[in-house]
Amino acid sequence: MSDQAVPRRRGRVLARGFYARGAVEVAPQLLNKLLVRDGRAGRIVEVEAYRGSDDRASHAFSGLTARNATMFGRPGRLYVYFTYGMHFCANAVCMPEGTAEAVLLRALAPVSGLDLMREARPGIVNDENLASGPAKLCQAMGITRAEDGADLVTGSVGIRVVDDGVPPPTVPASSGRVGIRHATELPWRWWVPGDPNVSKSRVQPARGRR
DNA sequence: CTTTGGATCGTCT
DNA sequence: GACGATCCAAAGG
Repeated sequence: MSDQAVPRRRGRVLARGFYARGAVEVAPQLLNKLLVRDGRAGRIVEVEAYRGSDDRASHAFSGLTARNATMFGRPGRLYVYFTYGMHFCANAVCMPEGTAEAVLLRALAPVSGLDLMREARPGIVNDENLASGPAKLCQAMGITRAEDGADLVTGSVGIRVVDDGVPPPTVPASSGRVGIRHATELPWRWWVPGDPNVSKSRVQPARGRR
């Protein structure tokens, strides 16, 4: 058996340094990377960047609290928050420790472990609806507040982000961020043009495509 | 196909 | 005490 085929197929885990930059820079580069957990894997097809004290829409805008503490910690960890009384959303933490920025993971194209994802999202018949939204993504991957702080680099909780060789789109589509009240003009949402797993927002302020 | 409203609770004011 | 970085079912065209 050749061992060369294995790492090539599984890809390389993204290093800490990848995340230790501004979220606006990191976000579009996360497109087409794989979010992996045990038997499941999904390709990241939609993201949003959130900054800190200068971004009115960010959870970190008003400084450190118990909820957003992970955002201020090491880069490359998962910041998970609870919202609307029933949903979880997951972010990849950016910038060196002490500075709060993060990339919201908004949608995945399911790649493997589809059976597990379907189990985690009972009643979903169309696979394009398994992870086509930030809370759906968390459901499909079994991410809750228990996974807050999970290290995506070391895989402390078994969750990793992997580069399997598929590059980000040369020209990603972009628009304003979804579901926020402030700073809606900033074009900090990016997605893979044409991908059917991108979330369908009520408004379509799309710039770039689709 | 599109639009609307209900669900539901942790967090910060 | 108000309000979400949302989702889904149901109703309407």
